[in-house]
Amino acid sequence: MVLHADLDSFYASVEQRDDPALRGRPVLVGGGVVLAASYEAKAFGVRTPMSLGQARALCPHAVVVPPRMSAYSAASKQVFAVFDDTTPIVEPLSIDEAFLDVDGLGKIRGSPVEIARRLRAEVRERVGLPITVGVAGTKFLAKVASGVGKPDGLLVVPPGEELAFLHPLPVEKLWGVGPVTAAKLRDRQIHTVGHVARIGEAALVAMLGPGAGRHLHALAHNRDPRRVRTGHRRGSIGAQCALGRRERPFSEVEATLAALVDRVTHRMRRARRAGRTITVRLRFGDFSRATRSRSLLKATMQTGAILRTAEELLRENRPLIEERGLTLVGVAVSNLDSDGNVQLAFPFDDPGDDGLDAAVDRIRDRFGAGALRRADMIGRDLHPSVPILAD
DNA sequence: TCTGGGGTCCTAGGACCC
DNA sequence: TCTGGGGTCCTAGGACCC
Repeated sequence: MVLHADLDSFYASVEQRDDPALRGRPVLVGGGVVLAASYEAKAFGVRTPMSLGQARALCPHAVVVPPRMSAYSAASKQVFAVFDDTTPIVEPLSIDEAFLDVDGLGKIRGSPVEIARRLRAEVRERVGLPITVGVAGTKFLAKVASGVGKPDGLLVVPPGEELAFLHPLPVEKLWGVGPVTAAKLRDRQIHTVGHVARIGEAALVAMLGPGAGRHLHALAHNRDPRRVRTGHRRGSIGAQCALGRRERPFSEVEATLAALVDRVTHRMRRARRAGRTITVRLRFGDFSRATRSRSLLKATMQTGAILRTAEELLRENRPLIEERGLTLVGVAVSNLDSDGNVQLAFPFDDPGDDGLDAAVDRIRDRFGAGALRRADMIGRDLHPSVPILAD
Protein backbone atom coordinates (compact mmCIF):
# COMPACT_ATOMS: atom_id res chain seq x y z
CA MET A 1 0.00 0.00 0.00
CA VAL A 2 0.98 3.59 -0.63
CA LEU A 3 0.53 6.55 1.70
CA HIS A 4 0.16 10.08 0.37
CA ALA A 5 0.84 12.55 3.17
CA ASP A 6 -0.09 16.19 2.56
CA LEU A 7 0.10 19.06 5.05
CA ASP A 8 -3.06 21.16 5.23
CA SER A 9 -2.80 24.82 4.14
CA PHE A 10 0.87 24.45 4.95
CA TYR A 11 2.11 28.06 5.19
CA ALA A 12 -1.03 29.25 6.96
CA SER A 13 -0.85 26.37 9.44
CA VAL A 14 2.75 27.27 10.32
CA GLU A 15 1.65 30.86 10.98
CA GLN A 16 -1.20 29.69 13.22
CA ARG A 17 1.13 27.35 15.06
CA ASP A 18 3.67 30.11 15.74
CA ASP A 19 1.19 32.83 16.69
CA PRO A 20 -1.64 31.66 18.97
CA ALA A 21 -3.56 34.86 18.18
CA LEU A 22 -4.07 33.56 14.64
CA ARG A 23 -5.64 30.24 15.65
CA GLY A 24 -9.26 29.83 14.70
CA ARG A 25 -9.11 32.98 12.57
CA PRO A 26 -9.02 33.33 8.77
CA VAL A 27 -5.34 33.76 7.82
CA LEU A 28 -3.93 34.68 4.44
CA VAL A 29 -0.24 34.27 3.67
CA GLY A 30 0.99 36.33 0.79
CA GLY A 31 2.03 39.59 -0.73
CA GLY A 32 0.17 40.64 -3.85
CA VAL A 33 -1.19 37.15 -4.27
CA VAL A 34 -2.51 34.55 -1.80
CA LEU A 35 0.12 31.83 -1.34
CA ALA A 36 -1.88 30.00 1.32
CA ALA A 37 -5.20 30.43 3.08
CA SER A 38 -6.27 28.82 6.35
CA TYR A 39 -9.42 26.71 6.30
CA GLU A 40 -11.25 29.52 8.11
CA ALA A 41 -10.44 31.73 5.11
CA LYS A 42 -11.20 29.04 2.52
CA ALA A 43 -14.71 28.85 3.98
CA PHE A 44 -15.24 32.33 2.51
CA GLY A 45 -14.24 31.15 -0.96
CA VAL A 46 -10.64 32.30 -0.88
CA ARG A 47 -8.39 30.22 -3.14
CA THR A 48 -4.78 30.29 -4.28
CA PRO A 49 -3.56 32.03 -6.33
CA MET A 50 -6.00 34.88 -5.91
CA SER A 51 -5.02 38.52 -5.62
CA LEU A 52 -4.97 39.78 -2.05
CA GLY A 53 -7.48 42.47 -2.92
CA GLN A 54 -9.95 39.89 -4.13
CA ALA A 55 -9.37 37.71 -1.10
CA ARG A 56 -9.96 40.63 1.26
CA ALA A 57 -13.20 41.43 -0.50
CA LEU A 58 -14.40 37.86 0.10
CA CYS A 59 -13.10 37.69 3.64
CA PRO A 60 -12.75 41.18 5.17
CA HIS A 61 -11.75 39.94 8.64
CA ALA A 62 -8.82 37.90 7.39
CA VAL A 63 -5.41 38.51 8.93
CA VAL A 64 -2.79 38.93 6.23
CA VAL A 65 0.77 37.90 7.04
CA PRO A 66 3.85 38.09 4.82
CA PRO A 67 5.46 34.75 3.95
CA ARG A 68 8.36 33.48 6.11
CA MET A 69 9.97 30.97 3.79
CA SER A 70 12.74 29.96 6.21
CA ALA A 71 10.15 28.97 8.85
CA TYR A 72 8.32 26.86 6.25
CA SER A 73 11.41 25.06 5.06
CA ALA A 74 12.43 24.35 8.67
CA ALA A 75 8.97 22.89 9.36
CA SER A 76 9.19 20.89 6.14
CA LYS A 77 12.50 19.37 7.21
CA GLN A 78 10.97 18.28 10.53
CA VAL A 79 7.99 16.71 8.78
CA PHE A 80 10.22 14.84 6.34
CA ALA A 81 12.21 13.55 9.32
CA VAL A 82 8.97 11.98 10.58
CA PHE A 83 8.43 10.48 7.11
CA ASP A 84 11.96 9.05 7.10
CA ASP A 85 11.41 7.51 10.52
CA THR A 86 8.27 5.84 9.16
CA THR A 87 9.73 4.09 6.09
CA PRO A 88 12.94 4.20 4.06
CA ILE A 89 10.95 4.61 0.83
CA VAL A 90 9.85 8.26 0.73
CA GLU A 91 9.28 10.22 -2.49
CA PRO A 92 8.95 13.98 -1.93
CA LEU A 93 6.52 15.75 -4.27
CA SER A 94 6.88 19.29 -2.96
CA ILE A 95 7.72 21.19 0.22
CA ASP A 96 4.62 19.83 1.93
CA GLU A 97 3.74 16.41 0.53
CA ALA A 98 5.23 13.01 -0.17
CA PHE A 99 4.47 9.41 -1.08
CA LEU A 100 5.48 6.69 1.37
CA ASP A 101 5.73 3.01 0.47
CA VAL A 102 4.78 0.96 3.54
CA ASP A 103 4.80 -2.51 1.99
CA GLY A 104 6.87 -5.00 3.93
CA LEU A 105 6.67 -3.05 7.18
CA GLY A 106 3.73 -5.07 8.54
CA LYS A 107 5.72 -7.16 11.00
CA ILE A 108 7.59 -4.19 12.43
CA ARG A 109 5.17 -1.30 12.31
CA GLY A 110 1.71 -2.73 11.80
CA SER A 111 -0.82 -2.36 9.01
CA PRO A 112 -0.77 0.58 6.58
CA VAL A 113 -3.71 2.12 8.43
CA GLU A 114 -1.93 1.87 11.77
CA ILE A 115 1.20 3.36 10.24
CA ALA A 116 -0.83 6.23 8.77
CA ARG A 117 -2.51 6.93 12.10
CA ARG A 118 0.80 7.03 13.91
CA LEU A 119 2.33 9.23 11.23
CA ARG A 120 -0.40 11.82 11.68
CA ALA A 121 -0.03 11.75 15.45
CA GLU A 122 3.74 12.14 15.23
CA VAL A 123 3.59 15.09 12.85
CA ARG A 124 1.11 16.70 15.24
CA GLU A 125 3.32 16.02 18.29
CA ARG A 126 6.76 16.67 16.87
CA VAL A 127 6.00 19.54 14.49
CA GLY A 128 2.62 20.82 15.65
CA LEU A 129 0.95 20.75 12.24
CA PRO A 130 -2.19 19.08 10.84
CA ILE A 131 -1.60 16.59 8.04
CA THR A 132 -3.92 14.51 5.90
CA VAL A 133 -2.99 11.00 4.78
CA GLY A 134 -4.53 8.99 1.95
CA VAL A 135 -3.95 5.24 1.88
CA ALA A 136 -4.52 3.13 -1.23
CA GLY A 137 -3.02 0.53 -3.52
CA THR A 138 -1.64 3.00 -6.08
CA LYS A 139 0.13 6.36 -5.87
CA PHE A 140 -2.56 7.99 -7.91
CA LEU A 141 -5.40 6.76 -5.71
CA ALA A 142 -3.55 7.59 -2.48
CA LYS A 143 -3.20 11.15 -3.77
CA VAL A 144 -6.88 11.35 -4.66
CA ALA A 145 -7.75 9.95 -1.23
CA SER A 146 -5.75 12.57 0.66
CA GLY A 147 -7.43 15.28 -1.40
CA VAL A 148 -10.86 13.95 -0.48
CA GLY A 149 -9.83 13.40 3.15
CA LYS A 150 -8.76 17.01 3.79
CA PRO A 151 -8.45 18.73 6.18
CA ASP A 152 -6.71 16.95 9.04
CA GLY A 153 -8.02 13.56 7.96
CA LEU A 154 -7.18 9.96 7.24
CA LEU A 155 -8.85 8.30 4.27
CA VAL A 156 -8.28 4.65 3.46
CA VAL A 157 -9.42 3.03 0.21
CA PRO A 158 -9.52 -0.71 1.00
CA PRO A 159 -8.53 -3.24 -1.68
CA GLY A 160 -11.55 -4.15 -3.76
CA GLU A 161 -13.32 -0.85 -3.16
CA GLU A 162 -11.15 1.30 -5.42
CA LEU A 163 -13.59 1.81 -8.26
CA ALA A 164 -16.56 2.28 -5.96
CA PHE A 165 -14.64 5.12 -4.33
CA LEU A 166 -13.27 6.59 -7.53
CA HIS A 167 -16.14 6.53 -9.99
CA PRO A 168 -18.59 8.93 -8.30
CA LEU A 169 -15.88 11.65 -8.04
CA PRO A 170 -15.86 14.67 -10.37
CA VAL A 171 -13.26 14.46 -13.16
CA GLU A 172 -11.39 17.43 -11.67
CA LYS A 173 -10.26 15.14 -8.85
CA LEU A 174 -8.12 13.15 -11.26
CA TRP A 175 -4.45 14.01 -10.96
CA GLY A 176 -3.54 15.56 -14.30
CA VAL A 177 -6.97 16.96 -15.17
CA GLY A 178 -6.69 20.73 -15.08
CA PRO A 179 -8.90 23.48 -16.48
CA VAL A 180 -8.26 22.67 -20.17
CA THR A 181 -8.94 18.94 -19.98
CA ALA A 182 -11.87 19.43 -17.61
CA ALA A 183 -13.47 21.86 -20.07
CA LYS A 184 -13.05 19.40 -22.97
CA LEU A 185 -14.74 16.68 -20.93
CA ARG A 186 -17.46 18.98 -19.68
CA ASP A 187 -18.28 19.99 -23.27
CA ARG A 188 -19.17 16.35 -23.89
CA GLN A 189 -21.24 16.09 -20.72
CA ILE A 190 -18.63 13.97 -18.96
CA HIS A 191 -18.62 14.96 -15.31
CA THR A 192 -17.57 11.93 -13.26
CA VAL A 193 -14.61 9.55 -13.25
CA GLY A 194 -17.03 6.67 -13.74
CA HIS A 195 -18.23 8.23 -16.96
CA VAL A 196 -14.63 8.61 -18.15
CA ALA A 197 -14.08 4.92 -17.39
CA ARG A 198 -17.12 3.89 -19.43
CA ILE A 199 -16.53 5.83 -22.64
CA GLY A 200 -13.56 3.78 -23.81
CA GLU A 201 -9.95 4.49 -24.59
CA ALA A 202 -10.40 5.19 -28.30
CA ALA A 203 -12.92 7.95 -27.63
CA LEU A 204 -10.67 9.52 -25.01
CA VAL A 205 -7.70 9.42 -27.38
CA ALA A 206 -9.77 11.12 -30.07
CA MET A 207 -10.78 13.78 -27.55
CA LEU A 208 -7.47 14.48 -25.77
CA GLY A 209 -4.71 13.00 -27.93
CA PRO A 210 -2.90 9.69 -27.56
CA GLY A 211 -0.83 10.51 -24.47
CA ALA A 212 -3.42 12.20 -22.34
CA GLY A 213 -6.23 9.92 -23.55
CA ARG A 214 -4.51 6.67 -22.62
CA HIS A 215 -3.28 8.17 -19.36
CA LEU A 216 -6.75 9.27 -18.30
CA HIS A 217 -8.30 5.97 -19.33
CA ALA A 218 -5.79 4.08 -17.17
CA LEU A 219 -6.35 6.31 -14.16
CA ALA A 220 -10.13 6.04 -14.40
CA HIS A 221 -9.66 2.28 -14.00
CA ASN A 222 -7.15 2.84 -11.21
CA ARG A 223 -4.32 1.46 -13.29
CA ASP A 224 -1.13 3.17 -12.10
CA PRO A 225 2.00 0.99 -12.11
CA ARG A 226 4.39 3.69 -10.85
CA ARG A 227 6.48 2.75 -7.86
CA VAL A 228 7.35 5.09 -5.02
CA ARG A 229 10.81 6.34 -6.01
CA THR A 230 13.52 7.60 -3.70
CA GLY A 231 16.58 9.66 -4.48
CA HIS A 232 15.01 11.69 -7.25
CA ARG A 233 16.93 14.90 -8.04
CA ARG A 234 15.38 17.92 -9.61
CA GLY A 235 15.94 18.54 -13.29
CA SER A 236 16.01 22.33 -13.42
CA ILE A 237 16.71 25.35 -11.25
CA GLY A 238 15.05 28.64 -12.09
CA ALA A 239 13.80 32.00 -10.91
CA GLN A 240 11.29 34.46 -12.29
CA CYS A 241 9.91 37.87 -11.58
CA ALA A 242 6.53 39.35 -12.44
CA LEU A 243 6.88 42.91 -13.71
CA GLY A 244 3.30 44.20 -13.60
CA ARG A 245 1.69 45.96 -16.51
CA ARG A 246 3.78 49.11 -16.42
CA GLU A 247 6.00 49.68 -19.46
CA ARG A 248 9.67 49.18 -18.54
CA PRO A 249 12.77 50.34 -20.34
CA PHE A 250 14.73 47.47 -21.88
CA SER A 251 17.71 48.24 -19.65
CA GLU A 252 15.57 47.60 -16.59
CA VAL A 253 14.54 44.21 -17.97
CA GLU A 254 18.21 43.39 -18.51
CA ALA A 255 19.00 44.35 -14.93
CA THR A 256 16.17 42.16 -13.64
CA LEU A 257 17.45 39.26 -15.72
CA ALA A 258 20.94 39.70 -14.29
CA ALA A 259 19.58 39.60 -10.74
CA LEU A 260 17.61 36.43 -11.54
CA VAL A 261 20.67 34.73 -13.05
CA ASP A 262 22.63 35.64 -9.94
CA ARG A 263 19.99 34.05 -7.73
CA VAL A 264 19.88 30.89 -9.83
CA THR A 265 23.64 30.38 -10.03
CA HIS A 266 23.90 30.93 -6.29
CA ARG A 267 21.46 28.11 -5.72
CA MET A 268 23.23 25.93 -8.30
CA ARG A 269 26.55 26.32 -6.52
CA ARG A 270 24.99 25.62 -3.16
CA ALA A 271 23.41 22.46 -4.57
CA ARG A 272 26.63 21.64 -6.47
CA ARG A 273 24.77 21.21 -9.76
CA ALA A 274 25.96 22.48 -13.12
CA GLY A 275 23.68 22.81 -16.14
CA ARG A 276 23.95 23.05 -19.92
CA THR A 277 20.62 24.47 -21.12
CA ILE A 278 19.57 28.03 -20.36
CA THR A 279 15.92 28.95 -20.85
CA VAL A 280 14.54 32.48 -20.81
CA ARG A 281 10.85 32.64 -20.04
CA LEU A 282 8.76 35.59 -21.19
CA ARG A 283 5.15 36.52 -20.54
CA PHE A 284 3.51 39.38 -22.38
CA GLY A 285 0.82 41.96 -21.78
CA ASP A 286 -1.89 39.68 -23.17
CA PHE A 287 -0.61 36.81 -20.96
CA SER A 288 0.68 34.86 -23.93
CA ARG A 289 4.03 33.21 -23.24
CA ALA A 290 7.23 32.32 -25.00
CA THR A 291 10.30 30.38 -23.97
CA ARG A 292 13.69 30.61 -25.65
CA SER A 293 16.47 28.20 -24.85
CA ARG A 294 20.04 27.48 -25.82
CA SER A 295 22.32 24.60 -24.89
CA LEU A 296 25.98 25.12 -24.14
CA LEU A 297 28.73 22.67 -25.02
CA LYS A 298 29.66 22.27 -21.39
CA ALA A 299 27.71 22.39 -18.18
CA THR A 300 28.47 25.31 -15.94
CA MET A 301 27.36 26.96 -12.71
CA GLN A 302 29.21 30.19 -13.38
CA THR A 303 27.22 33.41 -13.34
CA GLY A 304 29.13 34.93 -16.28
CA ALA A 305 28.57 32.15 -18.79
CA ILE A 306 24.92 31.72 -17.93
CA LEU A 307 24.25 35.45 -17.92
CA ARG A 308 25.86 35.92 -21.36
CA THR A 309 23.59 33.26 -22.86
CA ALA A 310 20.49 34.55 -21.10
CA GLU A 311 21.22 38.10 -22.31
CA GLU A 312 21.69 36.85 -25.87
CA LEU A 313 18.32 35.14 -25.77
CA LEU A 314 16.68 38.24 -24.31
CA ARG A 315 18.19 40.62 -26.86
CA GLU A 316 17.27 38.37 -29.78
CA ASN A 317 13.65 38.76 -28.71
CA ARG A 318 13.70 42.48 -28.07
CA PRO A 319 11.33 43.24 -31.00
CA LEU A 320 8.79 40.76 -29.66
CA ILE A 321 9.07 42.24 -26.17
CA GLU A 322 8.61 45.80 -27.36
CA GLU A 323 5.70 44.86 -29.55
CA ARG A 324 3.69 42.92 -26.96
CA GLY A 325 4.89 44.40 -23.67
CA LEU A 326 6.58 42.26 -21.03
CA THR A 327 4.84 41.27 -17.77
CA LEU A 328 7.19 38.52 -16.58
CA VAL A 329 10.78 37.51 -17.12
CA GLY A 330 12.31 34.28 -15.88
CA VAL A 331 15.40 32.17 -16.33
CA ALA A 332 15.96 28.48 -15.71
CA VAL A 333 18.90 26.15 -16.14
CA SER A 334 18.23 22.53 -17.02
CA ASN A 335 20.13 19.55 -18.35
CA LEU A 336 21.68 19.46 -14.90
CA ASP A 337 24.48 16.99 -14.47
CA SER A 338 23.74 14.13 -12.15
CA ASP A 339 26.54 14.05 -9.63
CA GLY A 340 27.79 17.54 -8.90
CA ASN A 341 30.51 17.26 -11.52
CA VAL A 342 31.05 19.61 -14.39
CA GLN A 343 30.90 18.20 -17.89
CA LEU A 344 33.54 19.58 -20.21
CA ALA A 345 33.41 18.85 -23.91
CA PHE A 346 36.25 19.40 -26.37
CA PRO A 347 35.54 19.59 -30.06
CA PHE A 348 38.19 18.30 -32.44
CA ASP A 349 38.28 18.68 -36.18
CA ASP A 350 38.46 15.49 -38.21
CA PRO A 351 39.40 13.13 -35.38
CA GLY A 352 40.27 10.28 -37.75
CA ASP A 353 40.18 6.58 -36.93
CA ASP A 354 42.01 6.85 -33.65
CA GLY A 355 40.66 10.29 -32.81
CA LEU A 356 38.95 9.12 -29.69
CA ASP A 357 42.14 7.70 -28.26
CA ALA A 358 43.99 10.87 -29.09
CA ALA A 359 41.27 12.94 -27.44
CA VAL A 360 41.36 10.79 -24.34
CA ASP A 361 45.13 11.29 -24.16
CA ARG A 362 44.75 15.05 -24.41
CA ILE A 363 42.13 15.09 -21.69
CA ARG A 364 44.29 12.91 -19.47
CA ASP A 365 47.22 15.26 -20.01
CA ARG A 366 45.20 18.26 -19.07
CA PHE A 367 43.18 17.00 -16.10
CA GLY A 368 44.97 13.86 -14.93
CA ALA A 369 43.86 10.26 -15.23
CA GLY A 370 41.55 10.49 -12.22
CA ALA A 371 39.41 13.12 -13.88
CA LEU A 372 38.45 10.93 -16.79
CA ARG A 373 35.37 8.83 -16.40
CA ARG A 374 33.72 8.66 -19.79
CA ALA A 375 34.13 9.82 -23.33
CA ASP A 376 31.48 9.73 -26.00
CA MET A 377 30.62 10.92 -29.45
CA ILE A 378 28.27 13.80 -30.03
CA GLY A 379 27.24 14.46 -33.58
CA ARG A 380 29.71 14.40 -36.47
CA ASP A 381 32.64 15.77 -34.52
CA LEU A 382 34.30 14.17 -31.61
CA HIS A 383 33.32 15.62 -28.25
CA PRO A 384 34.70 13.54 -25.45
CA SER A 385 32.72 14.54 -22.43
CA VAL A 386 34.81 14.69 -19.32
CA PRO A 387 33.37 15.01 -15.86
CA ILE A 388 35.74 16.77 -13.51
CA LEU A 389 35.00 17.85 -10.00
CA ALA A 390 33.55 21.31 -9.76
CA ASP A 391 35.75 23.61 -7.76
C1' DT B 1 -11.04 37.14 -11.12
C1' DC B 2 -6.91 39.76 -14.60
C1' DT B 3 -3.33 35.94 -12.43
C1' DG B 4 3.22 34.57 -7.86
C1' DG B 5 7.10 31.61 -7.94
C1' DG B 6 8.80 27.11 -8.07
C1' DG B 7 8.67 23.04 -10.66
C1' DT B 8 7.29 18.39 -13.79
C1' DC B 9 6.07 15.87 -17.87
C1' DC B 10 4.57 15.34 -22.71
C1' DT B 11 4.48 16.37 -27.71
C1' DA B 12 6.38 17.39 -32.08
C1' DG B 13 9.40 18.72 -35.89
C1' DG B 14 14.04 19.04 -37.57
C1' DA B 15 19.01 17.86 -37.65
C1' DC B 16 21.93 14.32 -37.46
C1' DC B 17 23.74 9.56 -36.73
C1' DC B 18 24.23 4.40 -37.92
C1' DT C 1 20.49 8.85 -57.12
C1' DC C 2 17.08 7.05 -54.35
C1' DT C 3 15.72 4.37 -50.61
C1' DG C 4 14.40 2.39 -45.02
C1' DG C 5 14.27 1.73 -39.95
C1' DG C 6 15.80 3.09 -35.47
C1' DG C 7 17.77 6.29 -32.45
C1' DT C 8 19.43 10.84 -29.92
C1' DC C 9 19.57 15.71 -29.20
C1' DC C 10 17.78 20.42 -29.62
C1' DT C 11 14.16 23.77 -29.47
C1' DA C 12 9.42 25.42 -28.57
C1' DG C 13 5.03 25.09 -26.70
C1' DG C 14 1.45 23.49 -23.59
C1' DA C 15 -0.87 21.35 -19.62
C1' DC C 16 -0.45 20.59 -15.07
C1' DC C 17 1.06 20.50 -10.08
C1' DC C 18 1.74 22.90 -5.27
